[in-house]
Amino acid sequence: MPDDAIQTRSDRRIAAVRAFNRFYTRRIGVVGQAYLQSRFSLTEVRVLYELAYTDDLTASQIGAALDLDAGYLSRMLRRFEQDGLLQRGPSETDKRRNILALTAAGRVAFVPLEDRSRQEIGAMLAALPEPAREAVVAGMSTIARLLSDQPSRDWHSRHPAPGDIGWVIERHGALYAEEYNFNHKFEALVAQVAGAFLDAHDPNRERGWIAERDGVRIGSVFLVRKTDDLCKLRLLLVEPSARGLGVGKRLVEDCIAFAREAGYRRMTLWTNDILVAARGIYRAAGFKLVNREPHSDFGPPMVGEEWELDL
Amino acid sequence: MPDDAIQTRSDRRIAAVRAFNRFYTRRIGVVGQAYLQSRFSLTEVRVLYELAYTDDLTASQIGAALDLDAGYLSRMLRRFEQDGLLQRGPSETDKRRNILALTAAGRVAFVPLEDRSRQEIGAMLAALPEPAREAVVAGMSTIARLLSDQPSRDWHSRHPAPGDIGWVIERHGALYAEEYNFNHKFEALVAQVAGAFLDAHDPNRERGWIAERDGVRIGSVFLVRKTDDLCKLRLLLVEPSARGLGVGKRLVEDCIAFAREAGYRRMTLWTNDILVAARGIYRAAGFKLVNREPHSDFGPPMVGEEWELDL
DNA sequence: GCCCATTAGTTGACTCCGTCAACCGGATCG
DNA sequence: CGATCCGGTTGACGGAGTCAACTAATGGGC
Repeated sequence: MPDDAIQTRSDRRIAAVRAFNRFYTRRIGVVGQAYLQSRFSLTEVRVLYELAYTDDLTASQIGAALDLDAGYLSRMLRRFEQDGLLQRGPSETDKRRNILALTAAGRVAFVPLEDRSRQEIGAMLAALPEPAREAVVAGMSTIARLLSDQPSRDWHSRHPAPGDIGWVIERHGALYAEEYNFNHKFEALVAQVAGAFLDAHDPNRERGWIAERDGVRIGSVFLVRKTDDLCKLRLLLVEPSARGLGVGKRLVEDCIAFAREAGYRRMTLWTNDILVAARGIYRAAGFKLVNREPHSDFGPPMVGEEWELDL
Repeated sequence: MPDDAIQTRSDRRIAAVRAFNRFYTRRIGVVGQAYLQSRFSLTEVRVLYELAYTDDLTASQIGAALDLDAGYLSRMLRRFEQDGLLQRGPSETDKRRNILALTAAGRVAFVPLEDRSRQEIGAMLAALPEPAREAVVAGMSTIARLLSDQPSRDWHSRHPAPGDIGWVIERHGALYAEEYNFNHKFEALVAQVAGAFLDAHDPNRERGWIAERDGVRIGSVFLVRKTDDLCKLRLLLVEPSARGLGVGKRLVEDCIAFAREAGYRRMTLWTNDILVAARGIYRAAGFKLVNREPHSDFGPPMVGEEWELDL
């Protein structure tokens, strides 16, 4: 892909996000004003929300979570206390801190706010046709999950589901083009390999793994049969964003374990000298380099390598 | 579905939207503060944005669009004028109104704000893995489109880039599995067809199109050669979220136009009776059904159909 | 053509949200 | 045990945003 094409796609995406920000600040302005009919300001409502849904809070925790000025917050909390909405108890471990908790009256005062907010959003959703309703909610969940600051380091692998093989092809094509300037021949080769696997494979002797985190695919590996004794590891991929979690290592290990169980005696694989990270994984797993052959099948010149492992 | 189940599903959705609102107000608090390094307040920036992107604005239009107090806005605009950022000209049709326009200096002052905002969002997106990036943008576009009063209908088509062929395979596999319960054989067939196109095609007589909206892929179609006179339309796909925009119709039209230009005499295609929307598009484009044959190649029984068009 | 309600915009007065800086006492660390 | 940091409080202040009263122009109804 030419550089300017990549650039304009990125630009279009940035523009779409900015448009969304403008749209949503406006939309929230119109919709999210349940608090207006109450005696609380927007910030007060946010603080009440924190108080209502978190136990053993301290003032500084709220301040950090909502990015509020300590002085402003201090006065607000005192007002809440004077109004009988809030109890402050001393912390046992630190006499500077106060443990904050809503009183029964505080919870009662918060209920209508919640109700109104729920009603407003319910009305907004109800105005949409059903598929749009689902799409909006799904989109919001996706965005919140993907943009949240600490995406979990938890991941797992599973067998390919519909669409996964296409994803493997797509990511091989896009990633190797971007990082190593591979041409379309590479994506075509991957399509042929992955398509053949999908078309027919013996589930007892051949298998694919898709690594997933937070419902987002982050890697793949496949094991295919060459002869009764010899199998081949193919299509190892780890998304750049997921590197460093040991995903590649674990995928290869799973692959080897399955190959042993399936009764193979040797495993082979083909890679290229420029794929440094992958080579490291193979070497660590015990593979030995058995053959090297320069080629330019994918555009830039490189050295194809055959590695083998006795199982 | 029992009533209480509907209720709880609706409740879960409302909860998800509220969670998103909280998340996003926080996130905007962290991210969207490009204006902090400037001499403008958030509201001033929003007004500047309106001024920069809309011609022949009046104060009351801005007030209505951004829900601002007229007095507040009046003072803000006078300040802009005093600072040389804004010109107010009398309206020809209504002597009460002023036509507002940024001066050259106003545009210059607005540029760094835009740049900073774009940079911030670019950095936010860059921190994500590529598929997540697309998913976030897709989600935002979906939400903005579905919740806005007049959905954005802008899209364009382009030639396939690295990864696109894989995407075509993935979406065929996932979508047809979900909507029609097709099995893996279908994705395998698509992989074979698309992979063959990618591996070798004459760019003068064969071509693929990817439809994109806001940097998110929403559809595809391919034209491949059968004989010198006969070509075949393949892999027509439109994402559910983009249906109703005429994407499929336009893709097929583009495809036919290219086929005529390339000198073909006839176009054929193969589809199935259950793909009602696609059949409608083909019929509207002038294709005639020439052959029907029941099969169960993809799991559920269906009737394969051959359509033809004289070019 | 005239009256009257409406609209575009201005101005004064005010509220109160949120910030900044100084400060205090308790906790922590070398 | 002193220096430093941290949680929280207080005073002072700016300015974002609101409310109401007002002018001037418009337009619809009769």
